[in-house]
Order: sequence, then C-alpha cells, then structure tokens
Amino acid sequence: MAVTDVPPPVTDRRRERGDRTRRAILEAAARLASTEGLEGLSIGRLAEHLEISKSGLYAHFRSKEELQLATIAMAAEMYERDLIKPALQAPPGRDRLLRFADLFLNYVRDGPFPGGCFFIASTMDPARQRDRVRDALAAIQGELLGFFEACIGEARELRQLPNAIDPAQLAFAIDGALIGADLNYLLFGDARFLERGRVEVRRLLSSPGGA
Amino acid sequence: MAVTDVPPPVTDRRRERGDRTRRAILEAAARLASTEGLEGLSIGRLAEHLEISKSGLYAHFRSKEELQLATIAMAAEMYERDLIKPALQAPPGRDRLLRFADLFLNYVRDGPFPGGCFFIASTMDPARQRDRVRDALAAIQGELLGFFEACIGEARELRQLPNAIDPAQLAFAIDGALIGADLNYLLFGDARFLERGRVEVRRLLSSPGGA
DNA sequence: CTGTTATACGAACGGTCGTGCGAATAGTTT
DNA sequence: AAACTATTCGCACGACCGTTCGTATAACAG
Repeated sequence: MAVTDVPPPVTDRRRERGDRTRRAILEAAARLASTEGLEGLSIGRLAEHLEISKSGLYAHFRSKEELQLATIAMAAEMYERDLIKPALQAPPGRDRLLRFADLFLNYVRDGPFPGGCFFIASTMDPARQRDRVRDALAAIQGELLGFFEACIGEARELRQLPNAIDPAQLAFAIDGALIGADLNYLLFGDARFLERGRVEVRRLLSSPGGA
Repeated sequence: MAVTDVPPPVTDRRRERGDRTRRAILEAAARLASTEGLEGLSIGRLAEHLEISKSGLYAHFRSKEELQLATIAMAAEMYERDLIKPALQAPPGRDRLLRFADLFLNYVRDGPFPGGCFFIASTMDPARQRDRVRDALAAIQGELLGFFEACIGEARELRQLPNAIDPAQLAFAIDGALIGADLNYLLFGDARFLERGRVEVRRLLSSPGGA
C-alpha cells in the first residue's frame, strides 16, 4: 500500500510564501491583540495594518476563532523563545526562577507586546468565553505554574529553600507578583511597579521568611 | 440678582423615575461589563437584556464613553458598599485587611459580577485606551492601594507588623495575591485558587517572615 | 382642564463586523 | 511554452455597531 508513501518529494516549495505571510499575520495579530484584545482584534484593521486585503488575510484561517487560536499559539512560541529558553540557560533552582522573573518584567516594558503580557491581557478578554480559547490559555498558564513549581522543587533539593514550603502556594505567590506588576504598570504607566515585582519575587525566594 | 435663586421648591419629583432606570441600567451594565468588557459591552445587547429600547437607554448618556464612565462609578459604589464599608467594621490594622481580603475573595465567587472582579477585568480592557476611562480606573486602584497602606500603617503602630516593612511594597504584594486569585479562578474555574489567595494574604501579614 | 417637561420609543443613518465566492495573480513543474 | 496550484484580491451579503431625530407617553404644574 505504501508504495508512494515517500513524502511528495519535498517538491512543495510553493507553500513557503504562504507560511511566511501567515507568520507575519500572526506576529502582528499577537502584538495588536495585547492592546485591542483577542475579541476586539478585527480582521479589517489587522489587514489594513499589514497592507493586504481583508479576504487575502482571511484565506489563511477558516474563522475568527481559528485566527485567535493561531495567535495564541504564536504568542506562546514567542514567550518560549524569548523567556523560557533563555531562563533555562541559568542554573536550576532559584537562579533560574529569578532570571525568568527579570526577563518577564523587562519583556512587559520593552518586549514586542505594547499591551503588556499577552497572556494576562487574553485571560481577561471576552474571547475567554469560547471554550477552545479558554482551554488553550489555561494550558499555557498551567505550564507556567508547572515551570515555577519545578524550579521551586529544584531549589528545595539544592537547600535554597526550606523543605516545609508548599511549591504550589509559592508558585501562586510569584505568579501574583508578576501579574500585579504588569497590571499596575499598564494602569499607572509607572515602572516602579515593575521594580516592586522584582523585589517581591526576590523576597519570596529568600528562604528566611520561608513558606 | 438672585431673587428667584431659591431652588425650584424641591418640586421636581419628576426626575425620580429616570434616576431609578438609570441605576438599573448601570447595575446591569456593570454586571455585563465584567464578562463582555467595558468596550465589548454593546448598547443594543444591554437594552435587549433590560427589555427597553436602544434609544430609550441611550437617552440617559451622551455617548458610549459616558456610559462606560458611569458604569465604572456604579461599580465603585457597589465595591464601597459591599467590601470597604463592611471591612471598616473590623478593628483597624491586620484584622481589617484580612477581613477585606476574605470579603473580596468571596465577592469574586458569589458577588454580582459573573466575570470576577470588575476592576481587574476593566484594567485589561481595550477601553483603557480612552484617557478618561484609564484615569477613572487608576484613581480607584490608587484608592485601593492607599487603603491597604493605611491598614498596614495601623498594623505597624499596633505592633502587628515590624517597623522595618515597606507599606507600599507589602500593599503591592497583597494586591498581587488577590489579582492572581481572581485570574486563576476565572481561568481554571477552580476555587482552590481563591483559597491560595486567602492563605497568601495571611502569610504576608504574619510578622515573622516580615518585610 | 391646559401646558410643560422628563422619559421612552421607532426608524433610520453611515460604518464596520465576520464571512463567502469567483476571478485574477504569481510561482513552480512539466 | 502550457498546465497547475497556492495565494491574493474585489466585491457583496446580512448583522450589528454607536448615534441622531422626530414623535408619543405619562407625570406633574398651574
């Protein structure tokens, strides 16, 4: 049966162009969605911003929900590339977590998303009422909390944190400090809140206070 | 000049009906805006939900922005009545702050706003790009942080907290715990995150760990 | 009663939304 | 060169958006 299962001899270089524009669309969509929201992001404005036609853009997605899901996936890819991977260069445990927090807080101010953290903005978006959007966002937030907990577990093994702490609770506290920094920074336009987030994460990870 | 400056002898009871419907509109608007967002809240749907005509509703406001601002004011009034005033019944200092946190977290789950905390949702809303909306939200968030700091100051005078702590930093941390509880609860639909918020606030206010 | 005024309504406006379709274009393969 | 196909476009649709306006209603004043 699988006589011609050899993949169509790599010939299809015809799809390259489409993939490139698709990526360009999604990067602009992610940027725009951080300020306009996933639901408020309109296909017309996005097309205008990219200087292509509305239908030419729309041809890449079967519906607005698909565009939203693809935008979330693109944003996740960007966070992976810009924050997670660099943080993994730091030694495990507390150092890695501190590195991530610093990278994140700088990303809020100088990163590609003018509306602060893309995922915090999306979590509060009306689009979260679509089940598939909610599931996608929850999966990513779950991975983030898992990453925090993993670092905390490593820190505990390295005796950087007392054994008594609850990793899930501490991960929640760190997450809250980062979210609070993002929100207050956006609302007041005052970078001191980013510094408060930095300080708070360090305080949470300095063992004496402990669990 | 002011011969007839005596205010029209209180006669105007004619405005009573309008004020009542205006309040009804704004309460429904605040509820709806917590899920649809301040910008996504449409006049048509709001009118349909209230079973009045679109123009009848619109007559109460000169523009959508005015509706948004009035909705924010109504929500602030509700928070004042349901959270701040009751919290002030508790003794000053740590007790008052803990009482507020508990009230807030219950409000997220059982309060009149199906989309969690109205103000957290609104802060991430595209409507924040309107200057007057942003200013109104920032003023309220500023008052909240101020309330936290005041309680922390009282707690310090009552020797419930060490003198070394930074009230602004601690207020920021408490705010972050509450925001994180709201966000994660909405995203995962898991009430354990509300409990994590409760625990975190208590941990932050138990002096030993301190600043 | 008549007159006044606050309140609500119906209908319509110009625009933009998401979405579909058939034709034109461009790039690759024979 | 011709044939094929991925990509893009122009155009149109029905629905809803915020907003305006003229009109009806209903409560009060005199």
